[in-house]
Amino acid sequence: MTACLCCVRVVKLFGQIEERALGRGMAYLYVQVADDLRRRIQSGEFPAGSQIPTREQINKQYKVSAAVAIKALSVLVTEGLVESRPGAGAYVLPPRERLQLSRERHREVRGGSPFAGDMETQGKTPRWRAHSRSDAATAEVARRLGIAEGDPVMRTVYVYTADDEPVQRAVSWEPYELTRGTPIAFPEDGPHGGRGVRDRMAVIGVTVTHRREALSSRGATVEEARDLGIATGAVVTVLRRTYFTDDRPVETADIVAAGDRTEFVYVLPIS
Amino acid sequence: MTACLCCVRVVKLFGQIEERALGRGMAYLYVQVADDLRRRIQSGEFPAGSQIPTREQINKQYKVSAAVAIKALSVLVTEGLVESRPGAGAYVLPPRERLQLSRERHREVRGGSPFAGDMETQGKTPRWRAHSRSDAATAEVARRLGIAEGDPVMRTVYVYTADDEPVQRAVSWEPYELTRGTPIAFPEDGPHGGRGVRDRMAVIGVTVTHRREALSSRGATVEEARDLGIATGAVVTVLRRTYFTDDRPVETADIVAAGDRTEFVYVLPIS
DNA sequence: TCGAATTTGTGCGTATGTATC
DNA sequence: GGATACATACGCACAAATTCG
Repeated sequence: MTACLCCVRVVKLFGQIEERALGRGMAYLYVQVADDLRRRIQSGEFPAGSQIPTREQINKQYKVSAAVAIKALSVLVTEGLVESRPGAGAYVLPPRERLQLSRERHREVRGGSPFAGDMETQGKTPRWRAHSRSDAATAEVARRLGIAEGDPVMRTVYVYTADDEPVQRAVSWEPYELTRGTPIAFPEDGPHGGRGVRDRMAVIGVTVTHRREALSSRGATVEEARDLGIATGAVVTVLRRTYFTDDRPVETADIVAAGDRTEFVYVLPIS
Repeated sequence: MTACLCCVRVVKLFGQIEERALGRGMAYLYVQVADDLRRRIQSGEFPAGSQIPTREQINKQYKVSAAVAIKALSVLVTEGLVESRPGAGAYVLPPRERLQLSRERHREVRGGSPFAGDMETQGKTPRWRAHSRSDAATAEVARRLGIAEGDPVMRTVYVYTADDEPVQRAVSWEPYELTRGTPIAFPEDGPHGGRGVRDRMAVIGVTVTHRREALSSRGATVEEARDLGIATGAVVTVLRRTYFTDDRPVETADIVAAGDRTEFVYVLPIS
């Protein structure tokens, strides 16, 4: 195994010859630079709110190219440790006060909006907009709703804001066969528009008994990034929710929120 | 507002002049390429498991530079849509079967390990290792445990595996004042080692009544990436859990799992 | 108030190392 | 072993946003 370019540079940088230059777990240059910047931040050299070295300063201080400085900075941004603004620089973020989105049972208050309740508790003004259209179920949506791929569904996209800052984005699907011709066919229109799934389903005699929520995370898609006001590829938490009656699913949704600005909260009793 | 470089190229590419070249929401070149590749994947042109165009093919097909092809591909990788392997190419990932980590109430079965139950349900062999040491509470841990910063705590790091693949990593803190001198001082040692928090606390007459779990997400730290076998900066889901008696917190933990390989699942009744 | 300097985000071209086929 | 393909690295340029004199 011969030394690659990055390893040769490491040798030049640190004056070490064998151990690091030939190690299999050799860290890349941009990782080394990111690690050192992270260490300097955590050591207190750059407190919260302060500016960290610019691209050019990194080039000089670490004797690396522009590409390495850019990638090292992007690592710290992805970790949520710093925030960079064009023309201004990169700044250390304070330990984030995350907006709390509670998922407790008492959210299911008759007639109230869970999101509005959460935001008002935290002193924020809630608002949302929604847009519905009918669509054909994808394989994934069909599986979750227990219907056939291609079956008609009502698809609604919601964007929720707090103090006019985007907080969460949701895409909801309901089997059109269930609600067609009823007053709740359009989730956001009609006399029952804007109410929760439980209340709307009750209108047509469907009793929702439980819900399943599965949480994972990934990089944001372009649409999500735009709606949430975050960078493309920034980390988002994904909550896949399905409402059930005793014997069938009646609604499913993908709820997406910025990973570092929000948290989904569950409080559960222990028997 | 004058057209930037990328916009000029867009004009060349699509033969359109005014609308797109001057629009404020103008998409960057790499975003356009990523969008088109995503569209082609979702249209069925590249089914799951198939190879998508190589970087060189992207250069030619879209008439863009290497840097744009690289960044467009990295967007799709971050989104979890494709996986790229050096020397092999980039391949469409099948809809991910995520390992399910259930957070339901019935997990709290006396004497059993919740993780083991989850994994056995999914046909995997569970295993874990743990390491405890006493430590001083950080500001964050002190806040969560309702103690003073610097107070002694027992800190335990767990790494859980399924079929010897790392699945989740947890760092747990207990107030040392609560367990000092009792048989449960070391979570993984003694007659009650390895049992759940509820059962261990019962041994010393402490009744756990509820727990709070807050989920967010971010890029993995270096330690987490090493323990979970993922790339540095890969996305992880973070679950902050605290166990309470009626009047005080008795344990808190940060549970971290790969964002795209696992999901935390809640099933909740609706009153 | 306006222009110059700074800084980030993006783009182009090229080269090397390493993994895979 | 050779060809292919990805990951990283270097150097350079321009546009847009911000900052500051």
